[in-house]
Amino acid sequence: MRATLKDVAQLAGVSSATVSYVLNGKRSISADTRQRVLEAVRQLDYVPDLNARGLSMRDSKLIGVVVPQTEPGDRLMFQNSFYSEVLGSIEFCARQQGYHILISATDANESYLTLAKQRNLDGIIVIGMYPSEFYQQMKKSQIPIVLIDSYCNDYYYHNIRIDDAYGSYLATQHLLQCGHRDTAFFVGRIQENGVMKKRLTGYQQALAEFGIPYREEYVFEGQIDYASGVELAGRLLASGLPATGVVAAADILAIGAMKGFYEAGRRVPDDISIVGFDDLEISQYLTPGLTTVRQQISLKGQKAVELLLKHIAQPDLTKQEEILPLQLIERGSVRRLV
Amino acid sequence: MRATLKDVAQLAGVSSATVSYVLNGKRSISADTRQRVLEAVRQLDYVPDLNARGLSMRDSKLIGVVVPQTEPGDRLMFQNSFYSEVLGSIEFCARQQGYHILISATDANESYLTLAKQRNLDGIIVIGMYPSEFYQQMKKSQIPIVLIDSYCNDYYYHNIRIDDAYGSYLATQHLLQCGHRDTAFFVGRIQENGVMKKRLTGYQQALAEFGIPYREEYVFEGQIDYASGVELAGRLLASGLPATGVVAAADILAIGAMKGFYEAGRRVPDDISIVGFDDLEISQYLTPGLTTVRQQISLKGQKAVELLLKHIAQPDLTKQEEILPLQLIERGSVRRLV
DNA sequence: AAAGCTGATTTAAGCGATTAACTAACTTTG
DNA sequence: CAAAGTTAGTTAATCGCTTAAATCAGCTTT
Repeated sequence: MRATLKDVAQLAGVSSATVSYVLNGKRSISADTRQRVLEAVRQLDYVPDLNARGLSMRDSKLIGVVVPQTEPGDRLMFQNSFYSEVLGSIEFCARQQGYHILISATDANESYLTLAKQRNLDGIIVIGMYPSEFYQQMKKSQIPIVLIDSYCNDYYYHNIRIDDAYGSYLATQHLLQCGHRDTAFFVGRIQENGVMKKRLTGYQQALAEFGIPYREEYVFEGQIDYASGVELAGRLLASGLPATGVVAAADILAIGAMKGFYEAGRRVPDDISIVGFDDLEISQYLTPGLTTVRQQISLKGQKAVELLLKHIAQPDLTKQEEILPLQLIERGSVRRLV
Repeated sequence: MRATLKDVAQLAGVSSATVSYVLNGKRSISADTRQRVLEAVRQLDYVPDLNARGLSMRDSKLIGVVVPQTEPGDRLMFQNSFYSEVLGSIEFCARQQGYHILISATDANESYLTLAKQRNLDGIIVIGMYPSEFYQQMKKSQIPIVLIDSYCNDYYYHNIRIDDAYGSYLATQHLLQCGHRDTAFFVGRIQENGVMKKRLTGYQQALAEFGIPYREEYVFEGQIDYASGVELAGRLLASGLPATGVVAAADILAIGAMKGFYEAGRRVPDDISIVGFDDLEISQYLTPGLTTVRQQISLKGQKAVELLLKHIAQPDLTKQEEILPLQLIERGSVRRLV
């Protein structure tokens, strides 16, 4: 059926070791033999079996990408275009280097390790999860791991992230500079040491800097999806709080919120201003365009792959942390009051 | 380092065959031995190596998902949330059945085959590509393949799709029923036997049914991305054609077009009506909500996985084609003229 | 002319699993 | 009670590849 090394060897009239040497060039081979082998490879359409190779080489040229699955059965992470953009760039960069990616959504922490063992993964990229006690096991396993968007103090894990606090500081600052004083904060589930928590602190810092007291009732916590954005907008309006501006901790929330406000008869930015966070591709195509804090999403994926491959090539690499730049993008969702 | 079958066997004081039998239950094993083996597995945190297993079982529990890469270096397919939604449901369903998915964007047709051989894939799902001459090679390789959104007459390939022509027929019909007579059609690159071509014919059919002559200058061809939608809106306006409605062959195009119209000072739906196609998650959160033809995107992924696994289990399965339902979803982007 | 090099190729072991075939100790059963 | 069947376990081959070590022919050397 499928041609194997042995088939090629037979056709070329050499041993299979010779074929292997021709293919990976680790021995000198006479021009004549090389010719015959390559011709046989061509004739049989031979492609090496990477799993078999991996078995003897003890690698797999496979990197695992783990994305969070908040609840069992939950597929949202793929629908959040933030993830798909990161995934896209990871796939692209990995493929350039001869790696394939194996994507798995998962909740139980331990299953990363299981996956890694099952598939002999050369490395793992974990997107947006917080290291828990189970991570200890991963350390034992020695497998290179790069975290994206995780705040992890552990010296073992590499980290590619942005300065989340600074990002929402920028967003909030912008709103304040435009003259807004009553600003609400829409945020996903706040977890200790999580991205959302950091973004909240950035909001608080900006308020403090402008001498505005932080009031907890202006913080609306939901999930990172459109529906939650709509709902938070409703809750803000229902609260009767006199907010003129909203800082959303994610574009997805901001977009949902815009919809929520419109449905309640409020105009953006006329009645209420919104600043997002992420700069998803869609954000510039909304009406009004969403003013937001841009992070270079696909750069995140690229850097993660680079770092992971570097660690794979150099197993004693110590923890690296890279913090990517942010930038406020002004579009039409904020009204200047001054 | 990693525990292997042999390690477990040693610790349990049995042969490795016994461990294997305990683990996959293909032989009767005494309660006592089973106990000892399981305990050893637990102690060593043993997880079987699926690649090694695959080598002897001649399978891999891996299914490949191939998405189109229009141009080299192009990562758009991941940013198109249609793809990510399909991917998400494929991943989910596959994982339920103990399969992992290997995602690869690729242009060269032949490389699917290479991928399949390299990784010993148990099957392949191909999203949105047209079978070309290279597909002949795939047939020879005997690997189960399910196409999503492909019009392929070849009796070999399974197919999960929608009735694209009927979908845009629905969209157009709706516009016409609302009293629009001059309607433009925004479409991605039209290829013979491709999805976009079919959607065009649906548009034509609806016109014909309403006795409206089809005029080619009302068809605007671009690519499937937001920017292209914006551009097509611009081209329509520049053309001076008196269109009051637009049928977009994809929500992405419709969304871009809405933005384009707004920027040119036209209101949707007041000045111009738009109907989309796909019903992406974002579409309901726009303002106005996008009237569109809904296809059950994640059902597509699910059906594809089911069919693929069925074929894997039953290699002589003959070609199956499944056509999923469509439904017009009315929201706010169409104005009733009558 | 025997010994020593070289360079090209082969042999064979090993990677981590599965499994057909074999063995040994117990049960059946006619 | 001997022949046949069960049961529980082991041995060893195999999957497709890599690679250390062995082989071997052809060439210097001295």
